[in-house]
Amino acid sequence: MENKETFIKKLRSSGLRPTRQRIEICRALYDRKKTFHFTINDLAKILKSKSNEKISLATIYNTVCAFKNINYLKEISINSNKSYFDTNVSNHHHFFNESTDELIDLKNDDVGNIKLKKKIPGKKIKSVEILVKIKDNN
Amino acid sequence: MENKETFIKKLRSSGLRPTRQRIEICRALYDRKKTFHFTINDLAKILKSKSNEKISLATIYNTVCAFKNINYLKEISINSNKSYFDTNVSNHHHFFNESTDELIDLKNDDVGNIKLKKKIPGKKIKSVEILVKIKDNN
DNA sequence: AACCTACTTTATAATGATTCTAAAGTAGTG
DNA sequence: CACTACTTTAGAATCATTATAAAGTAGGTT
Repeated sequence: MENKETFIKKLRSSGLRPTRQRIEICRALYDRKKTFHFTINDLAKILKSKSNEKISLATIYNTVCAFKNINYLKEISINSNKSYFDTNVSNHHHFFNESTDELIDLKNDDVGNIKLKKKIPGKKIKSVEILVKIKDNN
Repeated sequence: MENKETFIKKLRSSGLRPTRQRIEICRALYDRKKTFHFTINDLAKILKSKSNEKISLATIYNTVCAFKNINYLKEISINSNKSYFDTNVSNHHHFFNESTDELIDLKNDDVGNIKLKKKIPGKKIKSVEILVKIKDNN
């Protein structure tokens, strides 16, 4: 359980002013025990119900994008019309449950070492991510 | 180089009527030597320039979606605002060049065996895909 | 060859996520 | 307290995609 001061320091150290809105968003994202997977819409709903402030959609977009840029959030690759984000910014992978549109973390250690035998000259690798799509058994 | 009759047979055998538009789209997609990665917009441009028919955007969307459903096309997971498709429908993986938004195939054999040590009870695995994001060296 | 019917195509409108705008508000510094 | 740059905001704009409903067509039937 992190507190307000921690969030303020984190924001400052990343060059973001600790505004009321950003602190509320930090609370919604990081004041929880498990890592959190969400869409902008999910986050907006949570903020509306749990917070007294009303935070505009534009601010939520701006803040999530800013958090992504300073590596507070990770964007996850799924072919969906919406963007998914993850509070777990470490290298790891995901299950995506197509029946419920939910994401589940798959730790690096839960996957054997990935050997890439092909290289692309003149390019550097930014990330290697596995997406395992799953569905309910019928 | 596949010809019109081949496309007509393929379409019929999948329960799709071989219309002028669908045959033109087949040509654009499959009458080429390498596998083809594209967005709807890419395909629309190609059809506009290479084909005499004018094919409406709605038809392109419908057809690409139909082709995906009958496994003529594969949709690829990238966090992009657009959907990417691949004429290579076999199990394989991708590089995504963030500098140019281009996809490059990564054959199954180019990746060591992927061992998933975590399982999700009550779910079956539909696909396991790796996305390697790359960037130009500075 | 005219006819029927279900499947297709099409232009256009509608939707939904995301981004832009420009005006009002606020944090941090002096 | 004043100033300035950074933020927030409501609402408009944009872009990909999907829905609508009217006109067109394939393929079988007489």
